[in-house]
Amino acid sequence: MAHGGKLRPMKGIRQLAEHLDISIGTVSRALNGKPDVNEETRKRVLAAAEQLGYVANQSGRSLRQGTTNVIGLMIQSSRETVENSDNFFLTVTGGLQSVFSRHKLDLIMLPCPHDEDPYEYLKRMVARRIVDALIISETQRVDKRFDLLAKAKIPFAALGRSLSGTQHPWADLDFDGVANAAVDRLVAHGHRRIAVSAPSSDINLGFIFVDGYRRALERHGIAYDPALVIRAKSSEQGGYQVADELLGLENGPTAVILIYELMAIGFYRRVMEAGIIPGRDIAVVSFREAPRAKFLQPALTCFRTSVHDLGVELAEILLSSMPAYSQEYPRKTRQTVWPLELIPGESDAFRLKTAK
Amino acid sequence: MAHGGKLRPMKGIRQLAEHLDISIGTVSRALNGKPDVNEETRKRVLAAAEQLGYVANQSGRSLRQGTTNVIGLMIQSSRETVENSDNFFLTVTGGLQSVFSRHKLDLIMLPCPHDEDPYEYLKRMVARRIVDALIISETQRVDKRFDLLAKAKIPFAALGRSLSGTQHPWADLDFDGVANAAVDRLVAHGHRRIAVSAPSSDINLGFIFVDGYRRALERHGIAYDPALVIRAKSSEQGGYQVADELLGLENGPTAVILIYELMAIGFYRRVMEAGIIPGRDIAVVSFREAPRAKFLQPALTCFRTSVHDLGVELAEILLSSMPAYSQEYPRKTRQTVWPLELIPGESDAFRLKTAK
DNA sequence: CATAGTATCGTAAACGTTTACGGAGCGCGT
DNA sequence: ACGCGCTCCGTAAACGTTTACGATACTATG
Repeated sequence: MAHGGKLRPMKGIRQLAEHLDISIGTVSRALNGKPDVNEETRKRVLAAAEQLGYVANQSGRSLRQGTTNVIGLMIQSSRETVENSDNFFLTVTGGLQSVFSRHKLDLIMLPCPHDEDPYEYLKRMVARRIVDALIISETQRVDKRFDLLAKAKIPFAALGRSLSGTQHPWADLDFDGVANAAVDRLVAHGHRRIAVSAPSSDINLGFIFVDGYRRALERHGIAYDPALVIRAKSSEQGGYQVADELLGLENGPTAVILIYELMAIGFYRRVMEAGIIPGRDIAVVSFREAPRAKFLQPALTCFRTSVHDLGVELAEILLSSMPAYSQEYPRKTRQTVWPLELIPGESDAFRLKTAK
Repeated sequence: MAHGGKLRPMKGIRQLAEHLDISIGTVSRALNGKPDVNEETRKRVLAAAEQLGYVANQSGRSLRQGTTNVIGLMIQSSRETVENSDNFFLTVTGGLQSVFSRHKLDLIMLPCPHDEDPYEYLKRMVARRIVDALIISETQRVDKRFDLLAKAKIPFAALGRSLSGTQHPWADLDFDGVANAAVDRLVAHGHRRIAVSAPSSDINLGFIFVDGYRRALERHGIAYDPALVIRAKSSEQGGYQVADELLGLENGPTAVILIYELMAIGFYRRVMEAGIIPGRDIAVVSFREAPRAKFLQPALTCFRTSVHDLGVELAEILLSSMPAYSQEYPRKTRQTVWPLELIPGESDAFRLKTAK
């Protein structure tokens, strides 16, 4: 406590060094846990740093060693996403952070503006070099962003599969499995005409969902009818629209699989307006993200999972592909299809008296 | 096109300079629009930069001039927030970006982990120096963060008022006005016993809401009854709980004001379970954030506003308080109470046959 | 005692940029 | 011919770190 004490926010490591009468290099080594430093002096340095409130200037550090200790999560917040994403991202963020924080890595979210091309935005962010690695969400079927990142040699993982050539790490919800299990269940209940909702955007999840549905039908020997695949936004509005279109069909379905729980709300409303009751007159199965549709009557049969844990998995996948952390997270596979759990409800409770 | 063309991501401004046979200083000046450079050579530099895909290294830049061109939005994603916030933040982010992008400012979101003290988190982020300015959300009644930021002399604006001594810029939803208008409306309908929901966290918005409610009652000469103020989480669950507690009262209310639309969903469900129909047996008024509760029957009377525009306002407030931009955003006042609009529904349609 | 080895520390270069400063060239008026 | 102002550009220092390298002191070993 010879000098000033904790006055101003501290100028830099140099000031800290001369306050301790130690060379700046030693201070740096002490702070960063390097071996070439006496434990005694290391303690002094740490104590002084704490007392004077010194924190390393990130710009200087990253300029020198080319690393920032920051991981970026790019989200698009496109019009449709804003309406639907709910707290999906905040929840997955929690899972990511629970892993990253163990390594003193900070997570920041990079929201691409609506009116900017995601590719250009990402390019800018990569060039800024404020993140060491990236997590890409809302992956599209073919997504140029992966090529960009691969070329820039910046580690990344994707939340969602894609058809990209680059063999990158990803984790994805098992919407193929959801579609299969849903169809199986409905067929077991006697249904043959099963409709499905497809998202209106070209997010890859939608393709996987519909593909799974299609193959499941095939497996059961049921003909695929394009009229039963309804493109709609993944919102209440979209669910309402799905119901509306299906009601207009002359040979309508007896069951429907919705890709998003919010749709169930609108769907319920529309069919009930028409006097049709889910679980009695039509079977409904959906994916459920957050406990939004919990209040629906009759209770919605849905698939769900812990989005938080998905974040944990994704974080570990990413770290395992970063050279600096890969030995701490050894992995055989860096591509995870995340399972979902069926929560039986009443909305598909009835069994169809099959004509056959 | 003398040299290599666009091979690797480019090493730095130095490479760009020698590719053009120009000094590195001139290149920097050309890129940054400084006056001391021939328009002719500026064009050459810009073209070469574009062609070679050069983008300034942010670390070097910010190390030198202490500025990053990045604005941070700190969100807490506390347990409760995650469940409720919906897309509030993504929507307000859109508004912020629409302003920031005009100045080549990028917005990043800084999500404070659940298990970390927001104050410590913020301190760390400030020390990292990756943002030029900050937007603080989920302000608490007394919020140490403002003192920290004021002391660190980093520009900031708050989304939400607080009682802090520092006279900082902020924008806040007019929940005082909402409470007042709601009470006025309900009293005009003949109600005297009006309940209100208060958030369980110590977010300042809740205090303002309840304070406004209280003063409005006073204005109408209605006694304030603490039993009618129900603390609950701002979720469906919370709404359910509010209804439950109110049903348990021997001298229950004839009307209720909910602070959050999601609560209305749970509230509807619980009272309807008890055979009580909103808009006929009890009046319900709520704040509405996103069109979630649109499907409620009877239609919910609620207050709403454009969260996007609130973001725009907040961005302008922040910029007006930053020296580098203040002349572009001259302002008399930097504290905005953001108005909300009443959307009449059916949930408070009936008039009470007043006993008096 | 000489030597090698080890523990600890100081020195200085490097990261990529911005910018203060000065210099070169030029036109122009005296 | 001279000086002045202006335009344009090059030089080099500075921002705050990290780290390769060498220096020093001490210990162990022959």
